[in-house]
Amino acid sequence: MEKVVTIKEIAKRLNISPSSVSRALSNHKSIGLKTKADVQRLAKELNYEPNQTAIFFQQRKTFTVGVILPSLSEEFFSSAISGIEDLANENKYTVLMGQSHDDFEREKQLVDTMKNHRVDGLIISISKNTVNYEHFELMKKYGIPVVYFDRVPDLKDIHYVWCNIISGTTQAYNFLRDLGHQAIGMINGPDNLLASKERLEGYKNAVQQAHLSFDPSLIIACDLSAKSVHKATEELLSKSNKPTAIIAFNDYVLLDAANAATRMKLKINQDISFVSFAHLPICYYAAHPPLASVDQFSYNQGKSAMEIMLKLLSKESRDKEEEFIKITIEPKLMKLDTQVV
Amino acid sequence: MEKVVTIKEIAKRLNISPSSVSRALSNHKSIGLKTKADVQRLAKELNYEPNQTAIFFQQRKTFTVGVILPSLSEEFFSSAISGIEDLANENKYTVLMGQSHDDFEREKQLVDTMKNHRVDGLIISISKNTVNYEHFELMKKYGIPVVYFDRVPDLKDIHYVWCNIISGTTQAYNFLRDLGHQAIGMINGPDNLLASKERLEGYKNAVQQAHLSFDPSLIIACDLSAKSVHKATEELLSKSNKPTAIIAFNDYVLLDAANAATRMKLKINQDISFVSFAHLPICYYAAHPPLASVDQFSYNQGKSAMEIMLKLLSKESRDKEEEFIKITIEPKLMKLDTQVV
DNA sequence: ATTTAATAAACAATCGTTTGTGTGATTTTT
DNA sequence: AAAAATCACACAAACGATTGTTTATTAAAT
Repeated sequence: MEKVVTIKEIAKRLNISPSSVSRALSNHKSIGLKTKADVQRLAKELNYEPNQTAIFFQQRKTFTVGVILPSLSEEFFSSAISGIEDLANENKYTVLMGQSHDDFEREKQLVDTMKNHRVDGLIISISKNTVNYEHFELMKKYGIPVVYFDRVPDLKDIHYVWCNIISGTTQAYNFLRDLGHQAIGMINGPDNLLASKERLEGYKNAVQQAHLSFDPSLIIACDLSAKSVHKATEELLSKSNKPTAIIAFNDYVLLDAANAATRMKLKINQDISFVSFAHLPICYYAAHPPLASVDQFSYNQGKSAMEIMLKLLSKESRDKEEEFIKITIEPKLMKLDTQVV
Repeated sequence: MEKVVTIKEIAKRLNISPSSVSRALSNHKSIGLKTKADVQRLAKELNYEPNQTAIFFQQRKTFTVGVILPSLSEEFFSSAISGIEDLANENKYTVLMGQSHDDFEREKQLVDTMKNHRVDGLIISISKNTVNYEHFELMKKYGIPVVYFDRVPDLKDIHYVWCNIISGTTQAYNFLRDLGHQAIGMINGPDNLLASKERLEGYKNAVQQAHLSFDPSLIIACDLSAKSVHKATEELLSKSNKPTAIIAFNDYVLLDAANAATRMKLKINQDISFVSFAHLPICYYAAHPPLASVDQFSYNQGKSAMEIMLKLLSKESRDKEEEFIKITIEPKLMKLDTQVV
C-alpha cells in the first residue's frame, strides 16, 4: 500500500498552503492561473483523490441513503432496491443496504447503524413485526428524512410511496365478474399484514359497488407457505358455495393454489380460475398461469421513493416548512393471454 | 432538528476536557470513578451517540464493505448479496451496494465511488463487458482488499469464490447419459462469458471421460434473450443429428427453449429432455420443468465471499504476508421428480 | 520530611478538507 | 502620487473523536 496523496502533500511539494490547493482544485477565483495549473497538473500526476470520509465529516453530508427492507430474496424488494439504486446512482448517491428479515429488533438495530453512519436519508419498507415507530422518530433529531415505501406505517406526518392494493383488488374482482364469475374467493395473506387488509378492503369495495352482499366465507387467510396455501385452497374449494374464481395473494400463492386445485381434480381455467398479484416473469412459464396478475411496479415504487428522497435532500426543500409527500402508484391488472411471449 | 450532542458538549457541561469524556466513555483506567459515572450518566441522559463519520475519518476504517454486481434483478445476485449482507451484519459491517448493469464504465465509476467512500473492502462480481482490471489494481494502493465472486477475472493474484460450473456441467452431462441419452446438446450463453466457457469445458470433459468424440454442432450459443433462445433451440432441433437432451444455460433459457420445442411439436421429456442451471423455485411450477437443475448456491457463495473478506479485514491478516484465498463451491445437480412439493 | 510513585485530569496534536479572515503586493483610480 | 481597489495567497479555525504527553495533586515509600 503506497502512501495516499493528500492536499497537504501537494501543498508541501508546491510550497503553497493547503487552503490554496483546495481552492485551486475547485477552481476558486482567488487563485492565480499559474498556481491553479500547477496544482491541477500535480494532482493529476500524483493521482490525487479527495478523501471522502474527511469531506463527509466536514460537510455533514455523506451522499449515502440507507435502504432497509425485509428481504432481498423477494423479487418485489430486489426489484424495488434496483430502482432506488439506479436513480441514486444517477444523482451521485450511494445506497447503504440492510435486510430486516421481518425482525423488529434487527430493524431497530439497522436504523441505528444507518443513523450512526450518518446517511443523508433513509428509505424503508417496514418489517411485518414492527410494533412501534420510535426508532424512526429518532431520525428526526438527526435531521435524517425518512421515506417509507410499500409497507407503510399507519402514521400521519410521513413521506411515503405505496401501491394502491385496494384498487388493484377491486380491479381483479371486477375483471373476474366481467368474465361472468359469481362466487369469487380470495386467498389472502396473514391478517396482520397491511397488504392483506388492503386486499380485503378492495374486495369489499368491489362487492359493495356491485350491490352484492359480502360473504366472509369466501375469504381465507394463509401464511404464504406452500403448505398453508394448500390447506387454504382445499378448504375454500370444499365449501358448498365454492368459488369459481380465486384472487390469490400473489403469484407464488397462485402457483401453490393451482397445484392444490389440480390435485383435487379441478381443471384450471375451467372449473376454477385465478387472478393474482405481482406479475412476475414466472407467470409466462407456469404450468398453471393466472388469467391476469396485478402488477405493483416495484421498480417504479423504488424509483419514486428515491425521487421523494432527492426532493427532500435538495437545498430548497431543506429550508422550507415541511410538507409531506405521499405518492400512490396505481397497480395495473395485466391480462396474460394477450401478453404471452 | 435538535442540536446533536457531542463529546465537547458533554465536556463543557461537566467542566472537564473532551479527552476525559472520551476516555470516560471507553472506561479508560486513568479516569476517576466519579467522573466516569458522571460522564456516563450525562451521556445517557442527553442521548449521546458517537459521530461515526468522525470516527471513520479518524480511524481510517468505515466498517463498510462495497458490493458491486451486475444486477439485483437477477435472482442469483439478489440471493448472493443477501448472504453477504447477513454475514456482514453479524459482524458489524454494513453493505454499500451498486449495480453495474454489465456496463464497464459504470463499473469503473462504482469502484471509484466505493474507493472514495473508503469502504474497508470490496466484493464484486464483474460485468460481462469488463475488459481490463486497472480499476481494481488501484484499490491496492488504498489498501482496500478485493474479493471476487462468481464472475471472476482471469488473474492470478486475487481472492475469489466461485462455483465450479465445469464440474456442474459434467454432472449434468453424465446424468443425461446415465438416462440413456446419446446425443446431448447444449444451449450455451454468450461466448465472452466465463460462465459459458466453463460450461463448454465441463461438457468437453464429460465427453472425453466417456471416450466419445466431441461434436461442436451440438453446442449453440445464445445471448440469453427469449428471442435468441428460440432461434437457438430451433436451429439445434432441426439438425439431422439432433439431440435428444439439452443442457440449458440456466432455468430461464430452459423455459424459453421448452416453449420453442413445444411449438415445434416436440414432447418435452419424451422427444426432448432438459437439464438446466440455477435451480430456481420456478422449476417447481413451470409448465415444462427440467429433469434436473444444477444449483449454484448463490446465497452461500455470497456468504463465502464475505467470510474471505472478514478474514482479510481481521487484524492478524492485515499484518502478515498476503496469501490468496480461493474457494470453490461445488454445485449440485438437483433432480426434480424426487423433490416436487 | 523528602523523594518517589501513583492517580486523575488537562493539553495538544492529529486525521483531510473547507472556508472565513487577514495581508502584502500589484494595479487601478482620481 | 496618494488613496482605493484588486489580486493571490497564507493563516487559522473548524468538523468530532482519539491518543500520546504533560501537569498538578495526592499517596506511598524511604
